Amino acid sequence: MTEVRCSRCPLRQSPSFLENTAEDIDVVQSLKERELRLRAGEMLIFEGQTDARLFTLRQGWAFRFKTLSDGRRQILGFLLPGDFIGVQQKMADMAAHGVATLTDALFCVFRRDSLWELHRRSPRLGFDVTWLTAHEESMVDDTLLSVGRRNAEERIAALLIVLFKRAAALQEDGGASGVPFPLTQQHVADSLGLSLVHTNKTLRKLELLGLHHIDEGRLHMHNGKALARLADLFGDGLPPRRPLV
Amino acid sequence: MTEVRCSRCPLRQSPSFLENTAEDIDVVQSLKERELRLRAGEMLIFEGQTDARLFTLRQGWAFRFKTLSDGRRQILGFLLPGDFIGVQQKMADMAAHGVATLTDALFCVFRRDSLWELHRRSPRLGFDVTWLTAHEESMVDDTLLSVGRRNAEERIAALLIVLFKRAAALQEDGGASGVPFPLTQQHVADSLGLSLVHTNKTLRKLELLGLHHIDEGRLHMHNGKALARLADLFGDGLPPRRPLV
DNA sequence: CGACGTGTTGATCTCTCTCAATTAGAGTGG
DNA sequence: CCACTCTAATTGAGAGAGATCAACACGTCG
Repeated sequence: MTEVRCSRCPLRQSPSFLENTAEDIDVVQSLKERELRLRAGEMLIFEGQTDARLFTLRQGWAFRFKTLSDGRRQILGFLLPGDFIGVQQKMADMAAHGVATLTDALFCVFRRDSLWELHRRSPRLGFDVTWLTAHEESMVDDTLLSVGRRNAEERIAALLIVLFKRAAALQEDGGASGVPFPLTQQHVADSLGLSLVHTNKTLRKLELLGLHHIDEGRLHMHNGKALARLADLFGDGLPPRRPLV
Repeated sequence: MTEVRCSRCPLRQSPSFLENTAEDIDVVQSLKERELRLRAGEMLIFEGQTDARLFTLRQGWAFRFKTLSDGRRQILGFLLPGDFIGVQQKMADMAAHGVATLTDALFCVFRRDSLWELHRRSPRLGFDVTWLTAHEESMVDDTLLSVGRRNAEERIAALLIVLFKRAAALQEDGGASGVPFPLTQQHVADSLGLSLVHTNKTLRKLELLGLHHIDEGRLHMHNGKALARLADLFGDGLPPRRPLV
């Protein structure tokens, strides 16, 4: 299984990614150490780990999480192809949160000093990293709004819509055929601060209302409008992203 | 009221800030547009505002928030002197969240293109901005863990400790005389996803247990250890963690 | 075939919310 | 100096959304 050169990165062909210059791509290529494949349910970064590096998720889904010492888990966010992983960890020397896969996944692994090198060698890429980090934060902000101030139905509606849009942006048909949905109900519960049982009942309720449908690991939107109204979400459009790859 | 040159910035004298080179300080100085003073309870950035710029909080406290259309408010985080404001907004053109003051406050206002200029003219400063942004995100992550998985007592304990430490780091005596605490109970409630009434009762309970004391806008720690234990927070560093089951 | 993971559903239980009312400043105006 | 108004803190009581407990169904897998 030979590795892909950054200049041929399949991600770049996706319409939701912006162009990079050839020089920038060379910079990234030179910082890339190797590729890494994990199976579904494996850990990429352990909480508290001290030697984590930087990654880019090329294929598959993953999630970031934190746990309390008695085992309660909070999922901080989901990672989809093109997402950057590990900026937070590189700042302190200990990983503030764990990262695990939801599906089989492929990562690009970058040198430990790449964050600085990136800034030093390409202000443009450095700027992009700041952008990606800020964007990541704003996604956490959105989740915090949900968990802090929305009830169970609203939280689930908001999550379904956001994940649907992110996933749909990565496929040709824009979600017409549904999108992959590799989360178990436990993941949904842990990302929304709900119990597994209540998550199940609420998910069921929305499905019975005909708003969506989850089957065989795929999410189908039946009434996005209604879900958006329920969640008090408006506007579409995820901002166009620049890949770090 | 004459403005302060960045090279004389009082903030830099605080022990919790790192040194910058003279050149870097010049870069920052050249991007600074002016200073801005607001009274307590005023709005710095409105949600959805399209022309917000970048700020640095020089004096006073502020907070970031989002609201649902029916008025429910979630405070995303608190801003203390030295904090950077507006990286998220600069990325989209619309402010994803509002910013308001808790006390009278003084801001440095930067040019709208400063984020890019900063990266372009000083990779070192660009790197710092990335760091700041990542750090900000990790604070939101912490809040999300609280709101999603901690009960009321634990959330309040966690908030008190974190705010105490941040504020204490800014003063000479390290908090021995207590630290400023300009939040009303409504702010505490809105930042933790609790109701005002329950916040009051819980705060009262912890105070009666002798863990802390809030009086005349100041927070005094009486038993930080116990609070930290309650919140499942550890020491100063990052928590020693067991890997996911 | 039994063990396990995931989804489902019913029956309680409880933590937190909502409603209501009171107290204590701080500020305002007559 | 005293009513009047506002904001913030406080406390009690009842209500409810969501948690916890318990079973069961179904598919996969060693």
